[in-house]
Amino acid sequence: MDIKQLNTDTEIKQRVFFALSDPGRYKIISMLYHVGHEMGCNELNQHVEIDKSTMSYHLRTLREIGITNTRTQGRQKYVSLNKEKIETLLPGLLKLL
Amino acid sequence: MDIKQLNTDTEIKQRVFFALSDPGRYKIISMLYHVGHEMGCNELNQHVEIDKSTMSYHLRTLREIGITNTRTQGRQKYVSLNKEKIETLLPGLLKLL
DNA sequence: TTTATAGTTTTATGATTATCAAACAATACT
DNA sequence: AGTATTGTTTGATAATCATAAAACTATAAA
Repeated sequence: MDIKQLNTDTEIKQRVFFALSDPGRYKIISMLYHVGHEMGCNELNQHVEIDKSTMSYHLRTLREIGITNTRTQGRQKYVSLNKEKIETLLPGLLKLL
Repeated sequence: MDIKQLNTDTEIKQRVFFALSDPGRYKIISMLYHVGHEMGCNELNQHVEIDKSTMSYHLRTLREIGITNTRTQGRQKYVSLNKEKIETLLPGLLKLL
């Protein structure tokens, strides 16, 4: 653990809680957790019914918090949950969703 | 568990996460949890440095979500955490704070 | 090369939020 | 009665947020 943390653990925790406070983001996170593997944004869109630009907006938020990973293949982007990070920061949280 | 829930568990969870997403509220909740007993608003104010009206505003939010209890004695108000409710809804969450 | 698909960014908009000063209500103290 | 204390409410303000349409980028397919 780094001593000099510009973002303290508490601040990151608060951002994770923020991520989970919105219905759309909650569904995204919950979905990614329960399916257990990465999903294409489009595939996600079919399960979480929100406009694609809103989806993109939320996915950026999650990416910036650092709780998702994104992989690009062709013109598809696959999103997955950074379970390790979440589990390290807030052990047991994911299974509560 | 009641079948007819105007506020689903998921909605309430999201509100709890919302409560924890603000630095002031996070401190209030964390403080109440760690001291383990009720605190006067004034006493809380000494530990969580925010304006008294802002404090009152946040405490109302927590009360409305239903995760705090308030007891009035004379001109003092004592706030405590509704641990049971939180623990039932999100077991293990509090110890992550 | 044209067209379709996947996703992002921009822009605009309305809603929600956090903050604090000021006024207020209620109780306790002198 | 007057004053101090404890906390709430109101009102104003600035900031952040969620949403969606439209324009855009990049890749794949025809």
